[in-house]
Amino acid sequence: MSQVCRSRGCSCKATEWGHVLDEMDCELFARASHERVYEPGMNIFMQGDNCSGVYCIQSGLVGLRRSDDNGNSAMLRLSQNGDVLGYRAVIGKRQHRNTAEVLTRSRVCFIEAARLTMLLQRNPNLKEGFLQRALVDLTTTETNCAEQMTRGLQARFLHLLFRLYQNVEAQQDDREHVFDLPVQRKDIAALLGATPESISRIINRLEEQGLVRFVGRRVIFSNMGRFRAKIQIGIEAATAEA
Amino acid sequence: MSQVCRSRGCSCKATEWGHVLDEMDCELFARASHERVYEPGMNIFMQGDNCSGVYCIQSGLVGLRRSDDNGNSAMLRLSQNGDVLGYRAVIGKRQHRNTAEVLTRSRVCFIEAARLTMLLQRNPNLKEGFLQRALVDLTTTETNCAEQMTRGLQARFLHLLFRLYQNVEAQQDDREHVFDLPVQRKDIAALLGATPESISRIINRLEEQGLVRFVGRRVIFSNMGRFRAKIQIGIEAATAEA
DNA sequence: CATTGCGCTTGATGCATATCAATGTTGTTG
DNA sequence: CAACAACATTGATATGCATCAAGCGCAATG
Repeated sequence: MSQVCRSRGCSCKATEWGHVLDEMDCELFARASHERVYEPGMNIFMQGDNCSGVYCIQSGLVGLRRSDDNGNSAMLRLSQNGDVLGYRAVIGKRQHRNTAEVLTRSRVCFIEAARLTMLLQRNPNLKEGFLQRALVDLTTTETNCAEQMTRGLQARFLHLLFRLYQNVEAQQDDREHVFDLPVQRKDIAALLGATPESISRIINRLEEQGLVRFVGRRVIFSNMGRFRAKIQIGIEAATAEA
Repeated sequence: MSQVCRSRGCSCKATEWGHVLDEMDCELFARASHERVYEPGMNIFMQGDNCSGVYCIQSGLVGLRRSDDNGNSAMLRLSQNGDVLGYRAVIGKRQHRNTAEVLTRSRVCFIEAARLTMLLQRNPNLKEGFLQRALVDLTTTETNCAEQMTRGLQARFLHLLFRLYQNVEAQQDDREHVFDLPVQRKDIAALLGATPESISRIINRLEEQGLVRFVGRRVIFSNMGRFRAKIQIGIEAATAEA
């Protein structure tokens, strides 16, 4: 049940689809999908586009941005390894509601809408997988939204910093309490509903407090204990997401 | 396919469940559910509660509030006639993530978790209904979140006002351009991530501009044209939700 | 009737963040 | 290397909104 589909270079794990794919499905999935690499700055799809299929992120970081007609925009959430994008448009038979911006070099597995629809018909249980996925995305977005509404910029920034740190912590645990931001300042700003200038000033304040140092994109936690203490709440919510 | 289940006073329309209920299901649904009336100020369920079932709103207005450990909270969205609450907790087998606050007298139809699970097993297509529901909720929340992040308080307030107006517009179209707010100032504030004081001041500004008059909870649009013009964008997004 | 409580408003003030403009820094390309 | 573009920082200023405190209107209650 946790075998890996390999065909044309694709490597969607069965587990990524809600544990509902049997071997046959897995084979069909592999044949229905193909992989592509996106460079930073590219868009996987754009808000308003008609939907051509779903995208499963194998590696890298992708941001989902929502824009309005006035030119304002915000990045609603980050997607990474194991996340699936565009399924709402396929299943809901609508246009994409967000733009998927590639933030770091990403391997992405694509499955055509028609083929996915066929798979869904063949195996209705696959719907369960997407249902669970939708529920997780809903919870993530709700949590984000609530945080946005109730907490100040510094608290939101600290939380984001912590989440980004946790991501790499699992991968590289050699150098302690140091990591590189995978995104630019302006992306951080977009994620927090702020301006890059404000991010700069927040960083200044944090450095003055001796909480953390920034060298370009490198982040050095000078006092991890105080850092963790300052975040307090919100951690269990973040870790319970996955 | 659009018959109404009636048993023990419940009246869940089949259409509310994604058009996937046949007559048999409908009968089972009716037998599995019962109706209750909630008064303003009551909570249907609370954040952190274990889930006992799902709630289908027949009439009235319910707000979903998310709180954090610091005592801060925000109202994430409003639910009304036809909406279903608590399904995430049942399907995801988790605790409720939000508190469901009754804002106006509401008739609510309850279905026990165990029975719903049985129904889901008997008719896997029912999952499709919940999937679609989850996608709509996700879109609503995303749109809210983006608006929260990019637009100022006045714009958000105008948009909310318009949405509330649209709700009653369909029901009572006799008196033009007048309606009563179904919620208190503090609820409006919670929905907009603001304080009641700020709402008061926003109202002042709007009255000075001659856009709209407020008498207690009564809202009078003195110049509907200018009002609609001021909202501009965001309307098609709101109307496309349903 | 007086009282209490609650929702709402108003005013004074302070802080947080946006905005605009200028400069520095980095990375890229010919 | 020089030149350029994108990103990042810094400073000055303005604004939006929160906070705190007080007063008002109204309904419920003894």
